[in-house]
Amino acid sequence: MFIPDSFKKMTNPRLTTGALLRYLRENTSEKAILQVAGIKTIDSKTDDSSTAMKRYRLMLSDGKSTFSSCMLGTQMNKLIETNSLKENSIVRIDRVMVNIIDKQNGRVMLMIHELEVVQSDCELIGQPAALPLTDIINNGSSINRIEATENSPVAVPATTNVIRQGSKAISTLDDRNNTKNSNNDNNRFASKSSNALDKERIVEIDTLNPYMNKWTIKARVSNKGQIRNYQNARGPGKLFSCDLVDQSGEIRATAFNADCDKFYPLLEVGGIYYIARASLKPANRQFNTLKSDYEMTWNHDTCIEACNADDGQNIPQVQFNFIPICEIANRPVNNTCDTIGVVKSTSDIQTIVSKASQKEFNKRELLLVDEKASIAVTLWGQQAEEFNGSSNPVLALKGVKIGDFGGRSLSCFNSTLICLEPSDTPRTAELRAWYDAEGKSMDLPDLSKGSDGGNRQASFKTLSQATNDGTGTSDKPDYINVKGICTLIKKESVVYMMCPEERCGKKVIDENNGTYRCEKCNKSYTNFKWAYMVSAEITDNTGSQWINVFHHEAETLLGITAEEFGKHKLNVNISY
DNA sequence: CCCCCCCC
Repeated sequence: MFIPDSFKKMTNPRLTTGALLRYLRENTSEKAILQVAGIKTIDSKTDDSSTAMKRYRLMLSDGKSTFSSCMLGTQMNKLIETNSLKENSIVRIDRVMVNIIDKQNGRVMLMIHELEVVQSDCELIGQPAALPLTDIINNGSSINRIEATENSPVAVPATTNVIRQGSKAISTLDDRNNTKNSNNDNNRFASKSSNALDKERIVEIDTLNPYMNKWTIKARVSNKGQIRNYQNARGPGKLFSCDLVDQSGEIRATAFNADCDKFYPLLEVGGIYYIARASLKPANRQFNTLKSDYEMTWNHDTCIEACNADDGQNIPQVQFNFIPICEIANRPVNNTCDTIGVVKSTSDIQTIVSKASQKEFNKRELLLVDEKASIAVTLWGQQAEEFNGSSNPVLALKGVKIGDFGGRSLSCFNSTLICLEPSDTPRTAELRAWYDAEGKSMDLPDLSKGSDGGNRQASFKTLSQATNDGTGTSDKPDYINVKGICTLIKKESVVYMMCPEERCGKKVIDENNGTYRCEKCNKSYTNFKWAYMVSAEITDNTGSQWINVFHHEAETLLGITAEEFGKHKLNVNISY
């Protein structure tokens, strides 16, 4: 935004007087203009320095009062680090939540989830004074009012009335009246007596750890797995897992056996729930790439209560941790990841018979591309049957398994979240624009055809080292870097006629009647593509080695495209 | 406490 200097000097944006107290009373919808009266750095409490994240605490001023316990969401750290947000900056608070730590002692925090810097440089406006503690604790505080009513000796059988009387301010309490769950009031009594589900003490998912003894989260179910049976040394069992998300982060939760049966029917994908009293343990990174360092197990103690959807508008639908497709080359096989790309092509449904179970499974294969690389993705069963990629949609995958077929490939679990045109990431628009402009006609390195996209981590070797250490002699491919010169190129077979079908790659047979037969597709085509397969010799100071060079690399080596080379070859053949 | 998604 352009603001003339003269304007900056003459007028200060008017601050929203009284907004801080309104926020603290949970009237958080207003987008107040406030001034940053102070910034403090808070060291992260986590033990693991690799995941430590700097946090900033702001003292905000509304011109009349200041409040100093305002936590800045970490995604806005860069505003401070780039010096855009600094002392005395004027900001607009776009999304804020109240976090009550200890209401009796006025320990309340404002969590700033979204803000915009309206004016970076400014001088302190007015002479604001710290908001008195009594104002925070008393004086119309809806929190206290409800507490007082509930403790009142007057018997009030219908709790819903009590809550309505209280205030609309605590939307979480108000919502309980509106939830569809008929057991809700009963649950609430039970919760109150056992002190299990304390909605006045909501913590954010990213603060959860196994050493906290009492917490409640308010989270959306972003993904829910099927009930699965298993058998191990301890006998049979069953379980289901689901992924929980809030503004701060995401965590996986699992319930076993009786708890599985109890909670499975209560939870819906997209629903928002209060959850308290579950156990936490370190996340198993082979199967869980959610942001939390921990995962949750629901047990007989766990309390779960539905929350009205209207009260969860600021809870995201899902959080993705995308890695670029080329980065999948560096990830261990059998791990899971999140990635996003454009569906460049889609196969028909195919049926395979599982070796283990002798059962038939339907599958569909996609080619997923981003700006640097492509990879094959397999969908199974219902996910395969329902998928339609004909419009080349942007596809996000969360929790997809990394396989090593053809180098690297992806295979969806039942629990993989398959999201078409995800609206909550800027990548969707970026990929769309890139694909429509140039991506659709680009021939990118395919990780499922042994290509590494220039990104695979491989060591440098001399040719004699590679020969002597058995490189390339096992069942699985090895990847090395070699520095040498190209000493010979075999001129006989440089290009071949390739099947025009995307992802096929098979050599076609010229039927000499204008059609070209692909044995793999079992189909004849009226066209084909020229493709490189160059046999060359490379030499370094320790020896020589024949190599095959394909696609991009061959194009780089020879300086023209396979298509151009093929046309020349055709002309030469015809003229002789 | 599971950790499985199948085939080339």
